[in-house]
Amino acid sequence: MNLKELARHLGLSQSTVSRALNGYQDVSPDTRERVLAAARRFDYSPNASAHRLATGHSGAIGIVFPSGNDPLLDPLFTDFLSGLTNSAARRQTDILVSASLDSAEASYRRLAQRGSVDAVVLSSPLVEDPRLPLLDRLGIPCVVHGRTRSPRPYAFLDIDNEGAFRQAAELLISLGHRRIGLVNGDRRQAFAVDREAGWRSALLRAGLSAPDTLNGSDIMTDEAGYRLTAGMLANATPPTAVICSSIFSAMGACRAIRDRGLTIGSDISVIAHDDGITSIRPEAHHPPLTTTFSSIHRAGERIAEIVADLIDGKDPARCQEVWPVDLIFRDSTRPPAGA
Amino acid sequence: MNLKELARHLGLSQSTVSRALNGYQDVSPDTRERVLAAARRFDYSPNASAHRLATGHSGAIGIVFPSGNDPLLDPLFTDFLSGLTNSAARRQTDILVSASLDSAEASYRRLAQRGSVDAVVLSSPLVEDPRLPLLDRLGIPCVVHGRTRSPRPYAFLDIDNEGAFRQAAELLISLGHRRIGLVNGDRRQAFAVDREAGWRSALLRAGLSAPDTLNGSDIMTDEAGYRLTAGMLANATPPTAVICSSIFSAMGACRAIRDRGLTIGSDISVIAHDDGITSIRPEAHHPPLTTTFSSIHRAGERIAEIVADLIDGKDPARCQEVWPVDLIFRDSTRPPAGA
DNA sequence: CTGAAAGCGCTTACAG
DNA sequence: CTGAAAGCGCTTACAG
Repeated sequence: MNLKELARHLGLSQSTVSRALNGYQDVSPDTRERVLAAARRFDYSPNASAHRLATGHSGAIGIVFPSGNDPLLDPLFTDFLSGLTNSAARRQTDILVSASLDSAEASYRRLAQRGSVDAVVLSSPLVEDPRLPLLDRLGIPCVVHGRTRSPRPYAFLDIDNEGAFRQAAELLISLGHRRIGLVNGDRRQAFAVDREAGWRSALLRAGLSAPDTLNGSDIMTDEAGYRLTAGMLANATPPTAVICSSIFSAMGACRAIRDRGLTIGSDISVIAHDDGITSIRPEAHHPPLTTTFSSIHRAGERIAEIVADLIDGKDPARCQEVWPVDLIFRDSTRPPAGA
Repeated sequence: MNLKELARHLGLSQSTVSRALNGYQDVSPDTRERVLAAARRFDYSPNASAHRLATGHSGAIGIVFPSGNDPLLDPLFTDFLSGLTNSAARRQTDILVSASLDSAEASYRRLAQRGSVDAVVLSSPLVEDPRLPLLDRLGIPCVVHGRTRSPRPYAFLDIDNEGAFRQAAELLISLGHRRIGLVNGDRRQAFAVDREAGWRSALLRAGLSAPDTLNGSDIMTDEAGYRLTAGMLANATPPTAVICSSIFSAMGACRAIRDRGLTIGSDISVIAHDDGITSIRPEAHHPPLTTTFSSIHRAGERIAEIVADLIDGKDPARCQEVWPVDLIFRDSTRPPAGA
């Protein structure tokens, strides 16, 4: 059933039926009623391609990710995508997931020129991210999940990474810790730089030092968390607490602590950033982990809304949000031994 | 730059340019050359919506997943999606990820009627899966990842789950084990039923029993794996070996074994099914785990190809593949204690 | 081998 | 408030 047939059935013109269906005001109440009823009865839904061609909008949001080092393999990205998708579905928008074989640039260009998407979401921004100027040049509206360096205002949703890690460090300091290790993500990622700044500022403000030996950075896996933490614990002056950038690196950090015969909490305190992914819950850990918490799933949901605003013409400079992060105190943080 | 402009630039008709671009044979070699060169020079790419409207093909493959119990949260699904996406991109097809708010039925229907996708991929089929007859009724071509019950032939790619678990059990039996536990996935899932059948047939064939106390089934998480294994180990006659349906449940099983003061390998043998996800590698485990192995990422890649065949009109009955599974012997399987 | 023309199924000024 | 008509940017018989 298409529009033409539906119109004929109703004895109306396609124009009127189309307007009624699209909620225009200049349609008499009862024709609108009739049209809507008929559409329901014949289970009519407008052809997507025709609608897109006519309006010039694709009704889809794109996400491009590099092949090879595939963030889809990353549960965090996945959870984010899940939120994005759910929220997009509510507004009838499709999410188009696309792998970049050649370069991210080629993929974005293809999407833009073919008119496959109205906007894209940019995940895991680097401190200096070439994708943002590229999208700008291609004229593709874009919402960044996180923040990056940019000469002009852009739409983004980020959490307060700096504030979160400052708070975490301050909590440890107030418990009496003086050597606090950072098990951070990759420093090319913008969020890792912000978290390092938060950690550093809390330490310096308390008159403590923030030495390189306590400032670890790597991918956020169990293995890397183990390696970084084991390295710190092998120091002449090991930390009495560590702050981890993800629940995965925290798992590794905990293993490293245990493998050294130490007890989490009483010997070494641990705080982890928790993105709220469902597969690993810090409160179910032994001992339950103190966390800085912000749901990445909800961030995905919200970003779909921001994208919709942007497509509706909202000024990117007004599409900027920074979410506060909760600090949730559990059993993995205690005063240092001998304090 | 659109087709009309490109044609004007070349002094040709839109028809000729279109045919040259689409590789038709009835175009003279040098006009083809000229057209291709101009397209490259002006960086022309055809408008997706127009192409779709004209051809009736959307150039996209859909995946619908239930919201709430979201498989996107599942790393296995994620890894599969990654393979699918990569492979689809190679043939210029988009992957459309769509959450079903209401019901999977409503989502599929919307996709079908709006013509958003040419085909869908059906993941995690149940033994009796209502989605398959639904898609049949809606006339949407579909490739199943796995197998399910169906009155008529359908396209699928599956691994030999039954054979894999039979082999795994046979290996343990040949090492001297006589009580072999199964830490299976949810029995509503088709693959879990097949794996149980493989386990059972190996035991019965060897004159052993396959009691319910050794036949565990639940979701494939660390927690559930722990619970099921701990339950079996608390039996009067505990198993001397367990076969786990995923690397996640195997992690839990290993914890349960250790928590009971037992050693993996010498006290209790462990075999896990490994889908080859990158985040957890069985060879890096202590001890390295014996596995039945098949890459779910490659399955995703292959399914995009099968979908392409199906759209090209290939008979679904001829789009059926069952992949053999490798049994990889590592240190977590040994003869039972006292054997 | 090439071009003029119709058509894919919508939307949207424009006229009435 | 409604309809006739043009247009979105492609593809594809059909004629030559």
